[in-house]
Amino acid sequence: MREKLKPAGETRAADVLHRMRADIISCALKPGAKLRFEGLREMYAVSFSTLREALSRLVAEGLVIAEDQRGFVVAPVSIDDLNDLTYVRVLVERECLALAIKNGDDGWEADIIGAFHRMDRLQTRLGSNYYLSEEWGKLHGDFHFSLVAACASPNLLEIRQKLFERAHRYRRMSSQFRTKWRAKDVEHKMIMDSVIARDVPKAQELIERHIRETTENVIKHAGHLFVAHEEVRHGRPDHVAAE
Amino acid sequence: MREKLKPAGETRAADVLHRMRADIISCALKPGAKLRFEGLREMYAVSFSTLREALSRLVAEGLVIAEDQRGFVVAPVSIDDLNDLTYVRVLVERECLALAIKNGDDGWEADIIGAFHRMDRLQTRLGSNYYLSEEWGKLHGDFHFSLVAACASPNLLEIRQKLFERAHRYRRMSSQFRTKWRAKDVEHKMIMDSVIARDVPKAQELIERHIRETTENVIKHAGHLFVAHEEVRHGRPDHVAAE
DNA sequence: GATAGGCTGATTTTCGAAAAAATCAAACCA
DNA sequence: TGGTTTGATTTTTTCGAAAATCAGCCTATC
Repeated sequence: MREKLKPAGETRAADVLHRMRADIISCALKPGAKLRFEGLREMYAVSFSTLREALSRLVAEGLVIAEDQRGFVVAPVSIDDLNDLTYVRVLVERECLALAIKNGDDGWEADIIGAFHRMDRLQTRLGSNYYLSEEWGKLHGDFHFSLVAACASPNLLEIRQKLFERAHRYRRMSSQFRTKWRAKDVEHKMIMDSVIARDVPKAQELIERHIRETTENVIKHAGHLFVAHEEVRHGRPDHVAAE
Repeated sequence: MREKLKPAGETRAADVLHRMRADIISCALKPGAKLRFEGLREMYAVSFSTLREALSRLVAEGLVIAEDQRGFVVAPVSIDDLNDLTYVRVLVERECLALAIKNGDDGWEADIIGAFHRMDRLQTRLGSNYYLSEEWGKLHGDFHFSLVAACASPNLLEIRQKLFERAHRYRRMSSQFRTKWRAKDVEHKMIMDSVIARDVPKAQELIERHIRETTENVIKHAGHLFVAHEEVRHGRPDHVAAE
């Protein structure tokens, strides 16, 4: 009957790390925003040192930037960063996919089909606004992960995961501005089919196009949002804006 | 005339991070070793929280492993890890090289020649034991970095750097056991020449062989060292071993 | 004799106060 | 006026004591 806020022997710092990462990825903490300790301390209900520990890890993950003696800032977004991210992601995802297709067994295939199904059902249930849902974002991530789960290289998988998470911020930004969406569900289905058919070149081609098209969409629809993030980084207090 | 222990406004935690990373890479902190706070606190002369912050970043870099509620451990080494590392490094280094050769300008070429020269001269001066030198390790790292410095992708370069550092632990381990070394200086010269000749396929081929041969050497000469790192991780106190 | 439960000492984790550093603004001089 | 210094205020960084947790050991009980 004992309450269990923390799932398993998880450290408080690790818990804050998870929550904070989620908040950055979902843009609840906006790109370029200054992270003041006093505010964060309330927000996450932990002490300075614990916060600092979580922030430090996020720095190493590239989601937060530390400016020596000047505190922390949410990693800003920019078209250059997005393009570079896309470039590296294409390289890494293609390789992961080739490896996974080579090594995957029946269980791996089954997991893919299951993950697709879960994502697809929620998509149907949510209707045309599915991409705004936090829950769908999670299932979408799970689906993409399932495709490469059989990739036998832990290092490559870890790199892939970090890149995927960073890209999520951009996906999210675009989804707020879009009017009509390309038939993404069809794309996902095609990718899945080619993977299960063990067609490496086709699967690679499709995943590459999938990533690149998302990027183009983001730049077209939300690119104007992050041309001048400098302003955000040195953002003035509210009362100044009100004058 | 004011003393400057810390180069620029560098935070104490960042300083400890650097020193600790160097100590792990150079194996002054042995793979698999338990990192007790009391000991580290003396060693680096900082407080718990500051230590914890540095350790947290190293966790995100993959050089340290955090076991929830049970402290930190230097990331162990293993043949599996080395093989995986090698695989990913080949992929990444090849790509970096292609990109650098495409984008590099005259200054880039000059830097490569300079870096090679520095490494080569120290090598000559140190004689057959050059590879044990900390200083040579640094220049060797600088040379390899100079080759890919013109790679226009910050993300790829950062990934490369982290992988390179992790690989250094293995290079170091092998160098303690080797009796005779392959003509590495010739290899480096050939790689440099092919890069400056802008011969992408040849440069990629050479760098791949360079990496793979190092790995084979490590496994052959030092592989027996890290078959059972479990033992180290749960190391018994000295007095037990003496019984 | 084996196992669960509880104690004890060692180790990790968290906390908020205190020190250090940066920022902002008013006062000052050229 | 323009630029620098000074001092008060805010914000970050560091510290070590206190709380929480773990590992080993002992005991009670079946």
